[in-house]
Amino acid sequence: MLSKKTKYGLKALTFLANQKNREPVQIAEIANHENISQKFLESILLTLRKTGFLGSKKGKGGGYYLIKDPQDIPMTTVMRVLEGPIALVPCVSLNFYEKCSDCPDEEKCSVHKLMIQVRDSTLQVFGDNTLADLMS
Amino acid sequence: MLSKKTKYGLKALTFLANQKNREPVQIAEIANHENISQKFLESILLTLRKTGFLGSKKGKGGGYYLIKDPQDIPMTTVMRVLEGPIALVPCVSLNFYEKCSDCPDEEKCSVHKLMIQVRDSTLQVFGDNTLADLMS
DNA sequence: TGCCTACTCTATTAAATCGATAGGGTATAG
DNA sequence: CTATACCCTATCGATTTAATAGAGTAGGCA
Repeated sequence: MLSKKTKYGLKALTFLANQKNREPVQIAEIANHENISQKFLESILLTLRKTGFLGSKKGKGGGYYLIKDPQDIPMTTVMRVLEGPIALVPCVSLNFYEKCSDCPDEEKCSVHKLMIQVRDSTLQVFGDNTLADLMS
Repeated sequence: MLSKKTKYGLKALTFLANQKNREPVQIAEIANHENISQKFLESILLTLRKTGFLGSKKGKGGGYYLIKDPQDIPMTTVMRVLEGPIALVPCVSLNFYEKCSDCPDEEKCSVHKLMIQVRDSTLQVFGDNTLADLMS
């Protein structure tokens, strides 16, 4: 299941990408438009700014704005930042690899084999889509 | 993330499918072989029996055994039974559909569009694989 | 019949995660 | 200098997850 964090983050990014210009948009405006808890969104936008997707401006007339071109923001990156690993099990994760505590030999694990296929097909989708593809 | 329940369930199914005959195998044996908490596995096997994948026999010499042919058990079915919806958001789920509380119009939702693609590609993988493909 | 074995079922619990909220801090425009 | 709006940490309640406990029931066998 996709976390609300990721869902809200994607919506916010899309909303910002859909702005005519790259002027700062206030958190409150995004939150209202997308029906998101403002405080929760605050923390998500903060993450997205620290990752380098968004810029921010403080004070009156401040807000968040997109830094990069939407087509230069692949979904793989966004998903990894917001949701974490794309793989369904840590032992097949490319960026967040972890050994399973059960499983003496992961090459022989039946789940492992299946999950690699799922990972690759999901990766394909996220690799094919950028923020530009989510825009209206 | 895949739940332990699903992971264990898949391992147990594979283990049973790999048996030479369809004689009952005790929970304890499966649990030991796959490094699974026996009590936890108990409840998983119960679910799999009620769903119709497994049969069981009580008393001495009892245990669980596969009822169907491995190639007649598609991963889509197993995943839905153990893990629940395959879709990452309820609003794109085919078998567990639910409307999002945010989202006035899901056709216009950017997340929706993306998640349909993920669902379809995952569905493809699970549709292509049966329990027979997980066997050694 | 009596006993052992092994599945059946419900309830409980500890830990982790999630979504949301609170509240004070800080930079900037005007 | 003051109002605005982002910055940041802490906390909280609810839910879910994984595991455990323990009593119940059916079956095989002497």
